Amino acid sequence: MPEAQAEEYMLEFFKRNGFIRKRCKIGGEFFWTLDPEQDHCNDAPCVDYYFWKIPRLRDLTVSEARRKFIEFFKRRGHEYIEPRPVVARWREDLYLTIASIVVFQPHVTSGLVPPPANPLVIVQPSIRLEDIDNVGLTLGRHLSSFEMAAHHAFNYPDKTVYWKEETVELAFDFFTKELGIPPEKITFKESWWEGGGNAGPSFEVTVGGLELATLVFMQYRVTEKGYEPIPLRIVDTGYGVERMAWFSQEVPTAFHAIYGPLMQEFRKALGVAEPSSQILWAAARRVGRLDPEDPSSIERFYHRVSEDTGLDHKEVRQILEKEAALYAVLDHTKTAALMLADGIVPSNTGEGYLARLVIRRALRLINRLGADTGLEPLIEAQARYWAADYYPQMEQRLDYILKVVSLEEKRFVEALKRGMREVERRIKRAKTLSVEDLIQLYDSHGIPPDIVKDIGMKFGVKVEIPHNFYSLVADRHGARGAVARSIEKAKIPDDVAHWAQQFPETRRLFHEDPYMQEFAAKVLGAHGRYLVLDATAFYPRGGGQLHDTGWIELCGQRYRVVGVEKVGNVIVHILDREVGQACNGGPARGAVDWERRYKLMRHHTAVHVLLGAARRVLGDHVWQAGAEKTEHKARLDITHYELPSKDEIRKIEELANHVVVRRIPVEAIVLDRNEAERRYGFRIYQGGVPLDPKIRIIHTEDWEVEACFGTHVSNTAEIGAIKIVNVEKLQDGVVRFELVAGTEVARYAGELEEELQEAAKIVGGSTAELRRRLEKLDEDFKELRRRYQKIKSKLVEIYTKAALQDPIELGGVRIYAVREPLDEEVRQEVVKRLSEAEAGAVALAYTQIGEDLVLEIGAGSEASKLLDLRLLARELAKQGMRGGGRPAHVTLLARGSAARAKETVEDVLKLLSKIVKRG
RNA sequence: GGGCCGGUAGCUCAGCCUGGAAGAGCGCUCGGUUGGCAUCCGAGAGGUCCCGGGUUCAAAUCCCGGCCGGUCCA
Repeated sequence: MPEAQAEEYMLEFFKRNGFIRKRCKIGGEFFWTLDPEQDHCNDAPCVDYYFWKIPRLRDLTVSEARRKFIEFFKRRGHEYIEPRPVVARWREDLYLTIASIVVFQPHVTSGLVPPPANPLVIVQPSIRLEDIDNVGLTLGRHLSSFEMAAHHAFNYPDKTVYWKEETVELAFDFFTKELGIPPEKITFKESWWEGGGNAGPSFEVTVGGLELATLVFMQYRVTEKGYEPIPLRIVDTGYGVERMAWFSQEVPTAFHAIYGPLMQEFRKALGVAEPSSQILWAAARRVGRLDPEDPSSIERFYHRVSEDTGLDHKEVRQILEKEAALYAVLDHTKTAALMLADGIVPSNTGEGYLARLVIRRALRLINRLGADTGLEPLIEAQARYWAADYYPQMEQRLDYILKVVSLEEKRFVEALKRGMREVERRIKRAKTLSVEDLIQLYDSHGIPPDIVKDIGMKFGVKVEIPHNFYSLVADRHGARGAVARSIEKAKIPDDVAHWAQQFPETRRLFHEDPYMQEFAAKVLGAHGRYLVLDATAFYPRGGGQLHDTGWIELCGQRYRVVGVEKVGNVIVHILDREVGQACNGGPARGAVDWERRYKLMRHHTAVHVLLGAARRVLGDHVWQAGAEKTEHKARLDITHYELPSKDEIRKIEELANHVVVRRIPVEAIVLDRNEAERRYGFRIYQGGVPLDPKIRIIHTEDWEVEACFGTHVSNTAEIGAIKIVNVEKLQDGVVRFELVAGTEVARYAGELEEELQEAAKIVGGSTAELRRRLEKLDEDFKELRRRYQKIKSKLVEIYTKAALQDPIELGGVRIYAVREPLDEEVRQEVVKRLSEAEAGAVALAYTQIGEDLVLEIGAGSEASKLLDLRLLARELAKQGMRGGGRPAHVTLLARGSAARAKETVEDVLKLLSKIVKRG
């Protein structure tokens, strides 16, 4: 709590209602309470849980707790806002929605865009995976997905909505009047919150050991100098809906409270019988003090439960570990359903990996429980259960969810199989498995250590898993990676960008009339080759669309436009040469290279049309993952779990062309951001989220609606035609489409034609018979290869036979020398055959290669016992030859010795005889 | 975006560390054995050692670059 001044927490509300400020005797934090006897902060891990002993409204389900919260805050002047998806596609620095405030970052929190309502109430499904290891173990303190209920107020310098006093009072009223908690049981613990570059004081509201809400007052920016007050002060609260349900129901764990009837269903499927309520309640009481970071506290936890119940320590541990696994499966299957329902495609990178992580964890847990069930029925049960509550998308996307789950399950089984073989291989090689093996198996092959342990056991190899295993893995990975989603940056020097900022917003004639080819404007400034006008029809590079080219005339000079960039709202033209300052304030005339621009427009609209077609054929999970439009072709990357089939690609292309034929008008409209989101949803953010309060929407009737800066044709008919020219898997979960549109289709066809003709020319014949020619050539090639093999073996035979007729006796060893075979392979083969034919012989073959002579010498199995050919090579090296090999086979190169082949070979044989004698 | 692992016969892989004559099992073809068989025996076909460059007398093997796949992490 670095900067927290005590005054930050001194509220009139506390004074008025008789709260006392005290200090926790365990943790040392300050807190506010009505109970003069209370000496602890009332929060885990300082106390055991005891919230079920507190009088309160009973038996709230998650759904009822959510509704109560929303209704209460609506009554108290808040407007309800629909939740956003759990994939934070509007954030460049985050994959998942981890809290309700994320919904308003960065455009609202930065002050750029007004909030959709003020004050507002929202219940935002959120996912946090940092503590996924602890899910289950803590009986519900940790969840991978949860609903964050929140009321937010945004206080501008000229308009304060409400601040600390009202926030605390609202929380107090909600807990006492709505949840029926006696006022003296509520503790407001002083705390300090920091995140995303902001900070401020906060209160944690705890009851009976359980933290139910956090009330944050964002009022500082964190800088190097310290905390600076910010003009926009934000009330950022977070109430745990699941915790309220847990708190309210008479059940030992949050999972009982959250999943109700699903719990029994999962117990049956996973084969985990409900333990006695005695042990569960003992665990519930003791779990508040469990600190997952501290292994000894986990042991202490089991120990205490064992004491409380009189059961054996080992048995307690076994039961509770099984329970924890069951709870984690409940949790993970819901989280997976939620992620997939919001359109995440599992992958080995990005948010897709997070989905895979959750799914694989669930599969591993099922595996460890030894349960005989797939993941699909469990996830389907979750989807149906929650669809009826707050997540209709789970039912709507059920087909996709199940398809992906079964695919992921298959992939995981494959990975495990591969991993098993790797484990066996290592065991066979080393007879043991080291910690290093464990790390590599997990990091490179995805086999978790507990599975390695199981496999090891089968082979009688004991495996110790170090307690800090995952941190050992983390150590391997070093520095953290870069930002999640990349942003488009202008391709101009920093000083030019800086210079450009002084100008007012450039009037965008290309938006007012995308068909404008020539225009007149006023020169605002020039900086070397960089030119800023008051208005322009030149489109700047952006939104995946390339910039325009053309010319601009000023001061009687004509310049070529070679680049156009956007700096904020100012458009900078890059010219082919420097402009004199004298032209400032003068008139300018410009003309856009229309051929190029029109191609870009057609390609751009075609990409929108294609995306709509892909979504209709492949499913709702299809999002644009990137796009580029050039003059000659366009590229569209989409999220999808597999390479589309030929049939699917054909359907997409047909559908897209059907849209062309339907002559649908394409309209551009500018809307307030909140209005645009209300009307069309987050679908509009396919190409990223612009940081503007106003959004330009490209609306293609019933087909496609996207926020887009680009220039478009006014009717799909203008696209002319769409041809998909290539489809490939860019990475797991992302598929790239390449397409051409309009006149480029003809050019593309022409290129193909030419290629075919060229190919036909090479093989002889016309394009019509190209295929037959190729088939024939392939056959011919194979036939030739067969004949070569035949001739080769015949040659080998001849050389071998000839050599055998003509042995040289040398120091008790028979030597066969073969001269000048034509071919390297033949030479090798001959040596081999000769040395095999007579085990006691040595064979020598030599080939002339240009000026050089290559000698190959091999010894038969008996002969090789008598001599080491490497000694020969070493001796010959002294005489300027190069080469070496193994005892029974060497290759040598004698540079420039071709002319004296005979003498060289004799020299070698002489040396050989010496070595034989020595051997 | 990064780390790690991998790419050799139709399949699963060995060989790579330490350069030197391309291998095994399964599958396939043919022949034999058998009342029959996922039997047994024998023979055979099957290879761009991912691609490109470098080092070397010599590269599946070493080095560099690329492509593809897997996996872990952001």
